[in-house]
Amino acid sequence: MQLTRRPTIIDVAHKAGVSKSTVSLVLQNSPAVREETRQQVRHAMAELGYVYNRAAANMRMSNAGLIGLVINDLRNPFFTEFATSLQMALSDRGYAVVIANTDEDAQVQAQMVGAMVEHGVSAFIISPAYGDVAATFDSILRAGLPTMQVLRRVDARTDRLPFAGPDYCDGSRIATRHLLDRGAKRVAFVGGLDGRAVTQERMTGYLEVLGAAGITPLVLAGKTSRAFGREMARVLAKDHPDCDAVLCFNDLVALGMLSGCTEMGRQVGAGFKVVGFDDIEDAAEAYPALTSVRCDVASFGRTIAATIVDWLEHQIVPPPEHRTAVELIVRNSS
Amino acid sequence: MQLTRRPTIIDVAHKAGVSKSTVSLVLQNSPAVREETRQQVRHAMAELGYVYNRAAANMRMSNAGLIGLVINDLRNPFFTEFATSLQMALSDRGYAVVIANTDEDAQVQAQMVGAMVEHGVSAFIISPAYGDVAATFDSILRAGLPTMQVLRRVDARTDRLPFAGPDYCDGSRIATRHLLDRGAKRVAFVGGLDGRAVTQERMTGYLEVLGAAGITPLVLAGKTSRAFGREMARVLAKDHPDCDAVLCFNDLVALGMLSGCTEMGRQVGAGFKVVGFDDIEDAAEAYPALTSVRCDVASFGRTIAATIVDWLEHQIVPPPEHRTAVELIVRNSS
DNA sequence: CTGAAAGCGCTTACAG
DNA sequence: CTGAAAGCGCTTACAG
Repeated sequence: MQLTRRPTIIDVAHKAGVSKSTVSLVLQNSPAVREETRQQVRHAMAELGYVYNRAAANMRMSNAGLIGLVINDLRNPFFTEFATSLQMALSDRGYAVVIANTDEDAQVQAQMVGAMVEHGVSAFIISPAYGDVAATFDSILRAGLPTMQVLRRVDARTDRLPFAGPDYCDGSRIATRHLLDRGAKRVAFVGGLDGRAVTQERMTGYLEVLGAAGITPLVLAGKTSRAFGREMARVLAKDHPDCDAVLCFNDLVALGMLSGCTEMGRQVGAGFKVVGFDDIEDAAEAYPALTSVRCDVASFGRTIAATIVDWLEHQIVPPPEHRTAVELIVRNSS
Repeated sequence: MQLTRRPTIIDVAHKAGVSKSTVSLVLQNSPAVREETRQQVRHAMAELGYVYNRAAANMRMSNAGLIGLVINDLRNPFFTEFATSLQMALSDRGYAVVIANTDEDAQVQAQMVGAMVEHGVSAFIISPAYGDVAATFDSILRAGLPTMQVLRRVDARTDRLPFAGPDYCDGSRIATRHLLDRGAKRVAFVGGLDGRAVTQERMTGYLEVLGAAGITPLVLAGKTSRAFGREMARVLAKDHPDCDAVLCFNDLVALGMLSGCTEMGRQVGAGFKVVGFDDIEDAAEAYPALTSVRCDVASFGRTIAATIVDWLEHQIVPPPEHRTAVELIVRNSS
């Protein structure tokens, strides 16, 4: 298929009748090259079908233009939306993204990060798996690679592994207040792995607002899936008939609960209110349309792209912790 | 952060008291190195925190261990499930995946593929955007990189750009037959961009079975989103009251239609039947649970991983076209 | 404005 | 079994 080896700058130099240094300068758009020469070189490159070899260039320079993206659960739309937004924003800035899904497995994560380091990524964006992440981050720190924890703060060393994420705590505060404002008397919190950082944060605002209102909280922690939400719809109806509103850990749980309610013939909206978290794209399409805390993960992705590129190219180290604003999108489910 | 430059095989060689060739041989697990020497070298590597530099190695060898994955719509769970499955399978075989979402834009696709070639990917897996893909595939063919079209056959040169995908045509055949078997009298086909390859295939089996049964088809082509499905639920009820069953282009359309029906108070199941396509994870969680054509894209991802690695490592070129079996998963929506 | 030369970190014959 | 040397395709001072 490939009849001849790929042309190099030497081939281009020959064809254009210049030295290879000159070709290299053209490649870098150096102003030190006469316009006419530049034309000749570009022309020769086109004729030969020359393609730049970044790996070779990278051996002399530093920045390979490759960024490692490590995600705990790529099947969850929340993370997918983030990943695609980040990838596209980085591509605009000339970076390619090496991706890995760790499926919430810290071991897999350590292995994939190791492979990426060998592949010469220049920086990492990680939404870490819960669990023992020491191996993962130790090897990154040893390699001295700019790295951000996003969406979840799992490693405490945020001075060297800065964290950025939506203000989950505020989100649950707004959402809970909204439910009370709409007349809810007994609000449950459903879903989220018990004890995990994000669960804590998404529960804090809820507990805070209920506390202030003198209402006893009702927490049904568990998984973060549609199936769990569906199951809890039954449990709530059966074991907690007085509960008239639910703040779900995320939209998947909330959408599952919507399904469960439809299935049981329980009306959602005025009587029984459901609020989700994340505002993934499906939320607006559900019936009833789901009220949700918008984390705007697409714009978050663009922000992170800018942040990591600034770190890489201008040594601007991000603050240890950065929270982005969230807002409540009110729809028919509440 | 990085106090000293990364150690190289020379540093390791010094520390272990051998030549750098020996270190290189250890790295490749060559049997030509005495066990004792190997131990010393490994020990030195551990002490220095040596990490292998693939980019450097790749300059002498060929296979960089990087594979480019280009996807037309990563926000669609069908493609996400494929991408994650492929990534994880390739990682098991020692390959890293560079990913790009093209958002159905052929220009973006050409640009991202160009960037990946520069980054030295050794092969491509592409679910191509519809449109003018000549630029994309020409540059790949020029570079002589093993490349498969998956899920969609957009470029006709399948001898050099082999295609693999589920047997969509058979899927729609089975699904349509199922609807007729269940007593449907008037079956509509809803969704899918008119004229696109996958839409054609998913319609062929439908048209074929209806033709054989002497039933007039009813095709409402359009988008591939939940929103479109929801809208069509209304249109069907209003303009085609005799229509008692729908085969949807994909699960997103079908789930949208389920939402739309719930919204209008139209019962789905015995009376009005809905079947989706792809069997994404959400299908089973919907209410009513959605009958769908399972493409088993997760196992498809593993198959493709094996195929491309065989091509890369053993020059086993895949057949121009390969179709994987599909099956109908019957649930309550029909 | 352009050339000759060294070097990035590896692998690979080739001697020994 | 191990060393010395050349080379992968680039960039970068340094001369001219």
